[in-house]
Amino acid sequence: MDEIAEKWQRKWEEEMAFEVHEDPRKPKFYCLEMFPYPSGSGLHMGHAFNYTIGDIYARYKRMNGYNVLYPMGYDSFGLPAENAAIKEGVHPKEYTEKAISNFIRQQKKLGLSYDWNRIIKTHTPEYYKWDQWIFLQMFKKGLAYKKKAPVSYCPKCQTVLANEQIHDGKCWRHKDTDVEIKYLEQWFFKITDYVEELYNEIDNLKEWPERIKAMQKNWIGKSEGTEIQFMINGKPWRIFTTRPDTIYGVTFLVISAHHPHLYELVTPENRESVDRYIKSLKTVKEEDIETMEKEGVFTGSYALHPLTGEKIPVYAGNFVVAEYGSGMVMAVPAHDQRDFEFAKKYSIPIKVVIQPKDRELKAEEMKRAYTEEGNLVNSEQFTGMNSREAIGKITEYLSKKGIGKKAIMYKLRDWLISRQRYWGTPIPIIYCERCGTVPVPEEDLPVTLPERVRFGEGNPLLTNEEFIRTKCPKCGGAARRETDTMDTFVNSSWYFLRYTDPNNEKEIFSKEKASYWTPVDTYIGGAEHACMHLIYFRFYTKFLRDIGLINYREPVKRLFNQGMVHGPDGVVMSKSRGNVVDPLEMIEKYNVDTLRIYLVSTAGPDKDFIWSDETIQSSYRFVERIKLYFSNVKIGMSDKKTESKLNILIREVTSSVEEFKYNIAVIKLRQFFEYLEDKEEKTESKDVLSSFLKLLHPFCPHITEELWEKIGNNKSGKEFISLSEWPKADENKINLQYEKEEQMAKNLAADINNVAKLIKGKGAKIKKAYVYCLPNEKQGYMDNLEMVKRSIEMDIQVYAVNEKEKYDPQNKAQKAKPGKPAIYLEI
RNA sequence: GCAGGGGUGCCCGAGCUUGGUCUAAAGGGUAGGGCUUAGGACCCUAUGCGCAUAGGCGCUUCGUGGGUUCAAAUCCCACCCCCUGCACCA
Repeated sequence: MDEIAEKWQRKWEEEMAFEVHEDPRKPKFYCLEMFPYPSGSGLHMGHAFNYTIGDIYARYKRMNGYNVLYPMGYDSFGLPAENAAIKEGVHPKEYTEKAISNFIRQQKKLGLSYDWNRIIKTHTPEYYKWDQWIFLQMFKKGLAYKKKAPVSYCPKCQTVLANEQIHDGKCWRHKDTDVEIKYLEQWFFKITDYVEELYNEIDNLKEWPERIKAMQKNWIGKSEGTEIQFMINGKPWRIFTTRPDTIYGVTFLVISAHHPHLYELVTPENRESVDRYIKSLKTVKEEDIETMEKEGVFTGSYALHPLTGEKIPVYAGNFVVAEYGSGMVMAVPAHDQRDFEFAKKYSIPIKVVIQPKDRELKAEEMKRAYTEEGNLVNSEQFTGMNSREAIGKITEYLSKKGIGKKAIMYKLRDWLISRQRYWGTPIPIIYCERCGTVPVPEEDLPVTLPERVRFGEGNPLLTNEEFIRTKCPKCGGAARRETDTMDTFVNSSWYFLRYTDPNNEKEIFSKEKASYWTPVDTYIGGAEHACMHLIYFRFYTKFLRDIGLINYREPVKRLFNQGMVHGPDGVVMSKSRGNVVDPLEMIEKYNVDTLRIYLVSTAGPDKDFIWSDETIQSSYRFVERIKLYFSNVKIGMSDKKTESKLNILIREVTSSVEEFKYNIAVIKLRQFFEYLEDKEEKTESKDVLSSFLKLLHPFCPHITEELWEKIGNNKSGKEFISLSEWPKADENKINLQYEKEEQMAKNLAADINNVAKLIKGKGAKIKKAYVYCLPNEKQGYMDNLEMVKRSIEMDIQVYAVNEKEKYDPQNKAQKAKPGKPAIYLEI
């Protein structure tokens, strides 16, 4: 057992060392890690890495005079708890609470400096009450709404999913399970009301990783183009295109085979073939999308070309996405590869309307679509115009005629939050036969999740009649409660605000407290949340701003993505692969400080790294050597050189930590420590030793606390190094001459070794080295003589060239040059 | 296909913003030596190639090929490869 760690973890807790309160006199700093889902299997190395990175930063900022809010909580609603209930018969609540206490116990062992008084657990009514409250605010504004829509359903989860939770047509939790499309009435949040701001603001997130920003932009998927009306059977149908310049090349239209209004276009004589085609789609769907051929079927209807009035066949096709744009496209086979393939397959005419500058396209000779720019041909009055220019001109022309307009299209769709599962926040809605859909009045919140339910097939909430049966808040008549619960991403969309006032029973949080602490200054977590949590999080922030609770636009100033921890075999750690290293075991085997410093030693914390059993031992030895050193060192005076080196170190460690270059900081700390260790004189000033410990403290909080006390800094027992002031570099104490001399001494040692090698090659044995340097350099060499001696492993005598009494049998002294002393090795 | 990030010595991994002091930090591994009864730990040296009986010299390295410059791992251009995310988005 590690007594030192236990001792200090206990003391920090007893003295409530990391408890914080609003203090207008101090600058605040909000350091946040993505809170975990408390899984039953406990903390893994990825967690340990994540929290170590954050804790180092929190401790560093605290020592720099910031009032640091550094909280922890648990995203404790979610499917795994419910699945465990089905499998093992444990109630999700019991399962979750056990997992949370296990998490807390393990996190405390890591020496994390959280303010444990601010814990939040999203499965408690005290917390989810406010999820429901936000829902009601959204409902009031029309941002929470119910609609019947084609939604994706995972048969394994037995619930519908948000778009963000579907990857490659599979469930995010079940990579082997295709999602099914069902038409259901579901609750949505109207995130699309904020789509423009969500997109545009990405560029203002200066301290977010490019990768995340790119992923979000990609996900939101803005594209600018033109909306054009086509008349079909006397009714207008809209299509969206980014290439209105190719409009004269349209030879057919394609409507998505999944389009809800497809059958309005299907003529009776084509009905059977369309039906057959739609049915066949399901079997195709299981195959790989990449290899899927462009296919379709004629609907029987014709559209009129809006400019030429030509008759254009309308097809239903598998390559048009129903949910994007209007679910229908104009097809220009000559200038779009997909349309080209489709046209070839069904022998639809290809009409070239854009000619490249350097050659001439002939429709019948084309092997693939020409998608670059060029000059328009066969395009009435636009013929001859450059295609880029034509995009604007044709759009203008269409909008003058009232059959088209500029349009911006986004891929982002409304957030489907309904889940047909138990372990989540109940949606505060009541259905009354007479009054319809009625929101639960705010004063009746929370709608508590009943504990007595049966798990098995379907939504467990349906098994508790007491919960379902209720009175209509409007008319008092019999009514039923909504039994869907909310997506757990709802809970994590605003938790950073609740930490500022976690126990408030009257309101979601105090505006004053929230405005003191938020927004979050640094948010640390993995990149897997780029398109889910981090978008919802931003959306909520904007909504809460709009209802006047906060006054900023973005929740997080600086986002930091940590790398992935790979097992010793080089593959990402995973239980199924069996290459996990358990952080708790490592703490037992070595100690916490070793684990912490090791985790940030190998590479920058934003990089993936491979766990190495050898390297952690080197960290262990480092920690042990520090303890040993401090048990021998005497307190007294330090020399100027040491002070110079210390101040350089302060400068370097400070900037490295600030920039999250922890690995560099560790290297510098090690180099300085090795210098201390190698010194003959084992006496240092308390100031030097204290400063060194402070710089090391964020990495190794326990031993530094212990040694800090040992050298007499914590007499009252409450003056923790954790709460001490970060050292400031005193530029006046830095003298680079020392570094220069050290370098010269190193060069000298290398020279002597080189000469010795040549002589030894001849078989000679060297008795002693004589060195003749310029008089002004002698002191520098003398000061570093021990180091030189050690690396050349022979006795050495240094003379200044002008010394009369020197031993110089071969008259080498005359060869001495500045920075390059003469050498005589005696055989 | 689109977007973002990368390619550095045996491995891992800094450096590239602000070109030179870079054959290129730190760690690991390997080899040789010291210490030791032995092992471990610890300490020293070496670790691109070649030559050299006095600290020297030459050649070759930072994905590939060009360019800018007195000077490039670092700046510019083109290309190749790898990773990640999205993807039939019109």
